[in-house]
Amino acid sequence: MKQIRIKDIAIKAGVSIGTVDRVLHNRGEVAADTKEKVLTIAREMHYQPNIVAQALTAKKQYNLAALLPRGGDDNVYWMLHPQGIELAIKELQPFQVDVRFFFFELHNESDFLEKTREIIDYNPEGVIFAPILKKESLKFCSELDQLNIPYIFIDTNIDNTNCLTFIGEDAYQGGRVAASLIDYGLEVSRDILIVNIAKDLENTQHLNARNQGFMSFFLDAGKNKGMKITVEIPSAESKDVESRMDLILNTNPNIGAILVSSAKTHVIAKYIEKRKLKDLILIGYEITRKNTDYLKKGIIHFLIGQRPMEQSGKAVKKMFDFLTVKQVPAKRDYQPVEIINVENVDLF
Amino acid sequence: MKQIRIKDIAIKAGVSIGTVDRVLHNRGEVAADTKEKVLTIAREMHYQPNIVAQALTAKKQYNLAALLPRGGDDNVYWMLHPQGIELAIKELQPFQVDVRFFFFELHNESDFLEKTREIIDYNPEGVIFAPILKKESLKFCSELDQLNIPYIFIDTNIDNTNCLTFIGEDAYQGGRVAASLIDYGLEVSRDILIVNIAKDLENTQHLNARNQGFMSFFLDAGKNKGMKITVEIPSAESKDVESRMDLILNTNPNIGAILVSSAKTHVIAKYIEKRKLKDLILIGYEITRKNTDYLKKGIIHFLIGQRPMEQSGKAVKKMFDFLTVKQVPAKRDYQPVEIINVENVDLF
DNA sequence: CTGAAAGCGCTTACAG
DNA sequence: CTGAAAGCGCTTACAG
Repeated sequence: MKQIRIKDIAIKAGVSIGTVDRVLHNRGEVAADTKEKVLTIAREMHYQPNIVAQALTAKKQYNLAALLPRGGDDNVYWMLHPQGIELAIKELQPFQVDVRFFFFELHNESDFLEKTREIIDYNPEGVIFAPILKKESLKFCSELDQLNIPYIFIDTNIDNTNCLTFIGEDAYQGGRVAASLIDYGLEVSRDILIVNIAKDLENTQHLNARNQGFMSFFLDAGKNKGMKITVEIPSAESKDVESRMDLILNTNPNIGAILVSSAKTHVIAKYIEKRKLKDLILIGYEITRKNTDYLKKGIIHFLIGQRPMEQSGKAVKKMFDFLTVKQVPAKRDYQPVEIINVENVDLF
Repeated sequence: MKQIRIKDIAIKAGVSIGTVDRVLHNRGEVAADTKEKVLTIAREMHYQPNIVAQALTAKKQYNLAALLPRGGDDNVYWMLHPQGIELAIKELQPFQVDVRFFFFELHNESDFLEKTREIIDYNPEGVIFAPILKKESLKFCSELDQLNIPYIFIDTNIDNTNCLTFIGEDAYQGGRVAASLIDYGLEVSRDILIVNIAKDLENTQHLNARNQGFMSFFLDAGKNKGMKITVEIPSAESKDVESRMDLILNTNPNIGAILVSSAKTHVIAKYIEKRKLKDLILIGYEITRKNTDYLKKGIIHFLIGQRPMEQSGKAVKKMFDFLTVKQVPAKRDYQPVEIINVENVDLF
């Protein structure tokens, strides 16, 4: 099937291409019945604008906004998202797509709200954001809905919103993957410790889902028969970690494997290194520098990771496809759960 | 920096844009000194054609050829490559890129040669191919070199050719990954069996590299102290497999893990299922349907895989970038080695 | 409210 | 050997 041009519509409707364009872009100044006729014909002919021609006229700039937690050396995961976005923009090169980043401090609600206000002021054609703070995010969603600005969730999902799509991990399944790796490597009778670090607890949704997935594996598939002990460590500070871990491990000498439910795995790795503990399997999440360092030292055995750059890159492309040709993506797009150990980490 | 147009070059050179275009595309009919001048200026100004405008004129079709082994139900890996290529083409949508596929029967040299001849006749602007048959591939390379047709290797690499780039797995590292997974899950004293299935031996390069990587892991990192027994099974036929495996396992009752160095892992899985063998770790390569079926049955523990669709997609994009803006890619592009088990397989 | 024209950067005949 | 013009499909003023 050949490309339908606005000219084709114009001919069929008996109007000029200028009029068709005005209708298609809702630029007003068109008689109601003309508009009607043009729209009908456009639909009938399945008109799709030629984005190359659009790009060439080049006046059309797509301004996107990205609202993400501020990354940093201690938070590489959120550093990678902007990079993925930039890369995707670059690949969309000839099309004038621009992203303005709005970074908020994690767990700072008022900062988050302020940034949402800035975004509303900026009035982008689309928003990509991580709805980590649920209540505030819902408010933002309804504001965007009102303004008819489409938005895509990355990293975290909130159900029952009008988000275009969610792109991120299946945390429950991520928990199961961790469980399967421990189950495979650990003696059947040894106990397993699950560590939730409180500093990550804002991340509640993910951590809960991972914990649940982890447990579910042993209920329906695991061969390990040992105890599953769950603890929460109040902070990632060395002394807190050490005192708490010392107590737990002394009380439970049969522990053979530790799962850390978050990216703070390196904190426990550091503890294990300091105490010179041997024969302890350690598994955690996210391929960050601090974690991979311990992976290479042999203290962390597996990391379960995402590809944040790919995720946010996908978000950009899906937003672009939606804005240009109204392509509506699937409501959820779970990303592969990557199993990383010392032998394949460098290929990522 | 603003985009440089042929018009800018034309003005600076004191010629018309038509002449600039003729020079840039080597369409002849230009005085030697004019040509010289234009080229110099183009270089000085770092001229890059606007591919959107190029695409809009649309007359320029890029015809690529892909020379791959014929895929099939029993060879899903090679089914996925064409799909990845098609997908990439689709993403390049508005640019007129077309691929003609030429499939050859694996290990059929004369068929391969015939297909290379067909490609030469077709005279594409670029070729993507899997140089599995070394001698014949080298011949093809030199023919392409002569015709100045760029080519990209996928899956298999041959050193010292003028290929634009190689995209594929690091088979050596893939061997190490397999080793690390066995080492992690197997008791220190148990023996390990490495099975090379002869039917895959055309694939010699990969299998060798995997075997070497596998062994190297135990030399410098593994804790397993058991024997490493390597065998070659002459065919993938059930009776050959069974007689050979029966003999080996009876003679070596201490074997606790089996690595199959190729995608034929399911053949050994089938054997294990039939003999109802328990507590045997089985690891192999490639995420094919037959393999994942046994993964889900719990008989295969891990599969080490690539993402063939991504690989060949990359090949298309790199070829396109080279053809359009002369972007020369890195000489090798190793793809991530994926670790797959029953818990993350469905997310791929 | 509507149409005709110019232009985005490049390519392709065509005229000289 | 070289230039001027038309056209790709769309958008943006401008004229009516």
